[in-house]
Amino acid sequence: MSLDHAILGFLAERERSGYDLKTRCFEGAASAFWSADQAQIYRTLERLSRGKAVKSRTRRQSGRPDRRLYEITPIGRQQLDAWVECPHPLPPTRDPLLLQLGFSGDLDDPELREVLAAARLEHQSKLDALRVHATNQSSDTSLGERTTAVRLLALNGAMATQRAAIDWLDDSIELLEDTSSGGARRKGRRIGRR
Amino acid sequence: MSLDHAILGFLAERERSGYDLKTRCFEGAASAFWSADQAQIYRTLERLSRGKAVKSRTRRQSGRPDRRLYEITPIGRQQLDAWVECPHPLPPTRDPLLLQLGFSGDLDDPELREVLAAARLEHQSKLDALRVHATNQSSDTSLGERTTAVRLLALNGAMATQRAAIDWLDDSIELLEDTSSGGARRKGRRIGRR
DNA sequence: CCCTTGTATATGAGTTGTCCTATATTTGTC
DNA sequence: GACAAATATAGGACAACTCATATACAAGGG
Repeated sequence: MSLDHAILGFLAERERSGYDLKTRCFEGAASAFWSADQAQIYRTLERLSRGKAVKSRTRRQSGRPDRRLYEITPIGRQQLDAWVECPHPLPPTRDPLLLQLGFSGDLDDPELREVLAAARLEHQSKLDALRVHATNQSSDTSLGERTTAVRLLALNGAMATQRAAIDWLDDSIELLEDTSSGGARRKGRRIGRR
Repeated sequence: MSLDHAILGFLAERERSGYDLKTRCFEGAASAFWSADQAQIYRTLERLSRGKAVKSRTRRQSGRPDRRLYEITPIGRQQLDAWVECPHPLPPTRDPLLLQLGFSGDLDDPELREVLAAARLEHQSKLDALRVHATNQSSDTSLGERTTAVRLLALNGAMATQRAAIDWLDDSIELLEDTSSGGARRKGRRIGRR
């Protein structure tokens, strides 16, 4: 599964503890691509360890709990490379908003608008977060030039998806306003600047 | 979870068997919003049945296996309505392609292009399927006008996402061609028609 | 006549992901 | 001084989802 490879990918950069992975990786830019529960991270590390894809050593710390630092092994590196270089099928779509909207035939326009507007807000804040991540990624010189480039490509992809969702929601909301309130019709498309 | 509500939604239209749900619903237009395994459908029907949200009766058939026809109960109807009318948080992002791309710093341009091109193809065929579903939906008069309208809105949303992915992939692939092959530089953006 | 496909339901076993809780210590806030 | 938050790892219980298999019969093709 993908979480294995996500973790291998992060460990390929440098050695990390489970806590590092949770706070610095899966709550940072990577959260735009993949999210992972803390419990799942530790369990996956354990599993990868059993499969000899990573190995760990314990670093004693005074005052704080000991850290288990994990690093990738040649076996893990090989698994990561194999996964990275070959295309994978798209996962099946599971979009609760589209599902909900498809069953909203009994809602009136204001109710529908509320649902869409809420989704719009969420997509907007995701987009905002992505912009921050992209800025951080650009100024991060700790990873190679090439790695930075592909990270930015991926962030662009994530942003494109969010923008598409926002535009679609705007169009849909506008459509509802035109047909329902019957009132002041508002012409002209929104001008960008999301 | 959403599958419960998806099934309730379909049963709200008319009574159906598990097989109907699988073949006519989750392999049709709904596959664009939510996919479900056959085993999961039957088990969910059983669970909904225990929760009194649906009830079933067995219709004997000659030659073929008996069908268990499920219909939604007032309790189920209430659960569906409650779910449909209130906004829900976006699920966490889990995009294997973005993840893979983010870790592709060690791939050369042709390898990267191959991965992106494969994804493009998949998004394209998803978009094609969506167009077919939209056409079918438009000409389907069995559901109310309002229901048809929201279904089309949802299909538009799904198509917008696919188009955004395709455009982003095209841009990314083009970028790779410009920087790597060094050869004939190709100017001007692709002109629509996806 | 066999084999596949379609119709129809269901279970067993496994993976993946979520939520809650436990443990232990330091630092910072009210 | 009490209480929360950060640092750090881990297990139990459960929910959601996948894959394979079992059962049963009819129709149609080779």
